[in-house]
Amino acid sequence: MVRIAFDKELVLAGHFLLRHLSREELRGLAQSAALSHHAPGSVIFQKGDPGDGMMAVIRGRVKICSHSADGKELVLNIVNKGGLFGEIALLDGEPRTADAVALEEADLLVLRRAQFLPFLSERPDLALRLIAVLCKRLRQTSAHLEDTLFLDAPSRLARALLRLGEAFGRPAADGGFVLDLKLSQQQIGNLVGISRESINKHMGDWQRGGLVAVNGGYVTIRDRAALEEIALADA
Amino acid sequence: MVRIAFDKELVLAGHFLLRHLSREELRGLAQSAALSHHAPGSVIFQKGDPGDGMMAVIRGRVKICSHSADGKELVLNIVNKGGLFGEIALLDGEPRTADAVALEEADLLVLRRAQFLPFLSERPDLALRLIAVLCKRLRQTSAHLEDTLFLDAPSRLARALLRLGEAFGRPAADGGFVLDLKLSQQQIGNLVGISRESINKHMGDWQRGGLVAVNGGYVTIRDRAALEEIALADA
DNA sequence: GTGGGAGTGTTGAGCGGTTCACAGCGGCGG
DNA sequence: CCGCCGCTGTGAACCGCTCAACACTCCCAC
Repeated sequence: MVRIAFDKELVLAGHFLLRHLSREELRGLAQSAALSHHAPGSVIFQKGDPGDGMMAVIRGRVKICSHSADGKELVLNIVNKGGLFGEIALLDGEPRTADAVALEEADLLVLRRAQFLPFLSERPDLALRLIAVLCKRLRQTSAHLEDTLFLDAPSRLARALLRLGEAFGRPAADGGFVLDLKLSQQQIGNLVGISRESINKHMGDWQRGGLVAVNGGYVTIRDRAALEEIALADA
Repeated sequence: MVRIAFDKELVLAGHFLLRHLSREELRGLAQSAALSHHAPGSVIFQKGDPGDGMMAVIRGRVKICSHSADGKELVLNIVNKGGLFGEIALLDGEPRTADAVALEEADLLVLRRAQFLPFLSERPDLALRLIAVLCKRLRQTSAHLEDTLFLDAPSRLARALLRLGEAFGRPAADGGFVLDLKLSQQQIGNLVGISRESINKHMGDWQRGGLVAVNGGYVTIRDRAALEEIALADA
């Protein structure tokens, strides 16, 4: 037990949001924070659940998504190790607005509202950091909305790939950028708001044209410039 | 001059975000805050401008919008008297992500980043209030995105009308709700991401069906329940 | 090995919504 | 009072994307 508490403190101290807290504060937070483990595909929370805390990803990936009445899925975000999700419900205490699903074997650190809020009042710098996180999210979501309304399918897809490249890209042996994340065409479609068939069509074109390569669910960006070209041009 | 300074302090004190500050704090803030006036249709700021402050609307309405490469417009929000906009750029100092345009004769109070940020570090309650504002915006924008991807045109239009009803609705003499805001079909289209012609078609249907009425650019909601029905059903 | 499930590749039909084109109409400025 | 401009109303043509359908491959479980 002691060992686990120590681990938690270490994890907290390593997190960008909290690294400026004092040792005592970290300890206090660590004691109230819970570790939780999730199998791939398991649901962490669902839209409408009471939102009483936020999660920091220690290991694995989590997708934040939402479902329409007729079963379509929209992936709002994919959170990497070191990332944060569920902050909104932590901060305003309202129900969750989206689902969270573990994509891989995932470990999370759960910070509960009741324990966390007091820190916020005492540590303005922490609040400022959180504000920065929220602003970034807001910018992302606005951009996503603009893309959806202004751009056609290929442009949106190209943008999504480039964005994924930013977040999950790793230089590959042959000079391209491999997305270190297994994605089915369906998942990509859900990220961009486009049917699986259309994804297939465009990705197929681009593979033949040498812009991208796909290998067992892993996408490689081969010609970034060409994708950027497609991404910005609509007319 | 003294009178203007006094006015500003009063305005600040009346604002929900700031009403819990002390008299001295308000005075300090008031001295650094600038009043600005804008004619209908005039641009307050544009996407890409350096974002060095946020605005509180004292009089009039302001629309927050964004433009695509080929000239289409997306209206993200319409800010009423008492409302706030431009907070994001104030908080993170990044360029503005959208345009702001005065819809009517408008007076604004401009709070500059350099003057405002220090308050945030000293007044955690203020930071918490701002966090709440950001969370609300984030929820709105996410919902907007979901609507856009999940719903067809009539549902989105119905939702937009109902939302406008919340914000600008006033009970009318004949039992309906008048939207206290002059809106062309084009503007409505820009709010929902739908062409003017489609708006015309659906609004026409609904007028004939008695769900809504339009009078000189002012929309009245006559059958709210029917609109809600349309709003939620997609399939 | 074999069956089944999940993912991929491909197609053609159909539809929702845009685009274009144009006709009326009201209001405001000259 | 006339002319113009912005808004509304409407229909036809078009188009990008979805939807439904199916064949094929891979891989894992049994």
